[in-house]
Amino acid sequence: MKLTTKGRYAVTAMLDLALHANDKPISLADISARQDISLSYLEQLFSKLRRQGLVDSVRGPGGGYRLSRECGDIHVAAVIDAVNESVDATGCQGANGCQGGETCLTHHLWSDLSEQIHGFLTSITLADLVARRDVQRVALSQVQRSAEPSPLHFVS
Amino acid sequence: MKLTTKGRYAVTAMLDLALHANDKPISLADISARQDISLSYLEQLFSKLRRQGLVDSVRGPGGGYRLSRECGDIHVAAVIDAVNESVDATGCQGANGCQGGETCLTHHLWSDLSEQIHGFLTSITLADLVARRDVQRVALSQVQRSAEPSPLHFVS
DNA sequence: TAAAGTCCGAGTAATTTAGTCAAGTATTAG
DNA sequence: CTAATACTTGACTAAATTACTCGGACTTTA
Repeated sequence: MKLTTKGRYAVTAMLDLALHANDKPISLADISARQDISLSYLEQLFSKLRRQGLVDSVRGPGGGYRLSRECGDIHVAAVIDAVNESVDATGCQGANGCQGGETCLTHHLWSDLSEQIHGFLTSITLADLVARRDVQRVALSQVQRSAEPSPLHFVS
Repeated sequence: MKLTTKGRYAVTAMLDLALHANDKPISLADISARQDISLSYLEQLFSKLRRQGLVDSVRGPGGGYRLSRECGDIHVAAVIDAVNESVDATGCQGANGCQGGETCLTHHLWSDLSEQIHGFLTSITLADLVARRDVQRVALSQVQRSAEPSPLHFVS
């Protein structure tokens, strides 16, 4: 489990996707403009998100991406893991003198700690984030142009 | 809140300190040998840990470091924050068009998320980690030379 | 006074992050 | 059919961070 700005970009982009979910897919150019993330960087991220089955892509004009499932079924941990790819535990891979040695102290401790954080982030879904009031307030300014009524209902 | 191998090194070193806590301070050379972390890198990390008041140093021969407080009073979050230093929130600092704009979506979301993770790691102390059975088993081989009885009691 | 240790700063290789560029391929509007 | 749109892929690059080295201080104990 790694927690860097890369994962933050991915979560932000996925949240943008969840907020603007209509019938139409969302183009990366739209997300790039709204969230101020470089288009090419988004391409890299979504390439991984698609390979992990978190989003579906629609090619051609009017195409773009949409969430593969309901946002309540997409966990934050899955998004972060998707873009961080290297899921190879914590460095020591059994081989070099790790058995009962000093390195395992690190290994067990950290893998357990990051497992707990992972579990924590697994308990949060995109739907939970959408439901947050702060997000909704900001999102209001972003959907003001939207023709169809937003799926959000703003809790006071 | 950032979660990288740097913080892992720091937590590991602090845990080593907690496990080998006698009356004598522990030298970085010992930690370097036991945990296989470069001595000079440890010096950098402990320089920050000392400036944050997490450890006390004793100079001269026979010197070294010891925890500044009981390990039950040292939170994992504090250790990680100490070595990561830049606690400047999440990039956007109010100034450039952040007011109600698009960037704030990222800002609020992520700062809240990392605040929750921070809270989670604050709830874990070095004492909690020491108490873990996995750690104790591995630690056994490391304290076998210790003259005095280890403060650990091994739960079956 | 000599050895063992902490301190401190500069410098550096490797890795990761973030981004660019350039070419593809697929699809739909017209 | 054609052209515009947009995804897809890969290689490449600049900047930042990580991990580490080196050389030299300073401090204290034996």
